[in-house]
Amino acid sequence: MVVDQLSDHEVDRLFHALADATRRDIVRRVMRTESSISELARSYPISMTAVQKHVIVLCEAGLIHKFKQGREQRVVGRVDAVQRAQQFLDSYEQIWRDRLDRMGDLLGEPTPGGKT
Amino acid sequence: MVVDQLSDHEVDRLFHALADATRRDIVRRVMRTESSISELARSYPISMTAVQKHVIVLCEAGLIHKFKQGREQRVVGRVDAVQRAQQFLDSYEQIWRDRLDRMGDLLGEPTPGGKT
DNA sequence: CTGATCTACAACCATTTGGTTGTATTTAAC
DNA sequence: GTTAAATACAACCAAATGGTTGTAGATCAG
Repeated sequence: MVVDQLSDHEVDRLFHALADATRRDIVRRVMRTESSISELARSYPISMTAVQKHVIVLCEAGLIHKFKQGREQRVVGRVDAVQRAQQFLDSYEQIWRDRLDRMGDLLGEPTPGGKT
Repeated sequence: MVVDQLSDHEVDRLFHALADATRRDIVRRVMRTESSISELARSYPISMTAVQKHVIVLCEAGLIHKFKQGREQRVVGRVDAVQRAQQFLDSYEQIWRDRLDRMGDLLGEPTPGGKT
């Protein structure tokens, strides 16, 4: 199920990009509807430069894709980055489940939900 | 499926806590095995104070639970915070799927995987 | 061509972050 | 009762973050 392994630094950037409400809102918006930077900027009480910087952070994290169209910079969401983050969190859940299994083993129980 | 709604600030803290490799490693470790702060500190090339601060950040994000045991501060992972993060990312994936559905509608296709 | 719009980028600033060292407190061990 | 260990916490520091303003370059409309 693991499609791709991310480096520590890539995971840093991914979660850091998600750790800001404005950036999360931008991701939600462009996941729904492709948009330009100035269109985005009109929605937030901050300067266009600030929005631009958020877009750069999101782009470096792989959460969005930018492409030039005339004088506009179009921005669109990338669901694959979200899925990579999910896979990453899945591995944490798995560690937890493994721990429960080991605790079950210690009690001599026949691991209820275990595969095998 | 949504168990709990998190405030912007809570989501900020959750993802910010995950945006650091040392903190992620601590979460992985205590998800596997409960541990004390000084035990953790021995694993990293940073001071115990630095580890303590990471533990505080993780605790405020809900990713770990601390409790005193004698002179030790025991730390254990909390899988429910990971699951809340997953639910959050699920909603992003859903937005993407809704977009695909809408694009399908525009083409007059009978939404292949759509429920109904 | 001119003007308006969209973007890019440099420079600056306050705050937060991730680290340090040093000191004090609690608790276990002898 | 000392001593050693584990933690707590204050004070400090450099770098990163999230914002600003100002200036300059493309590009579209009339």
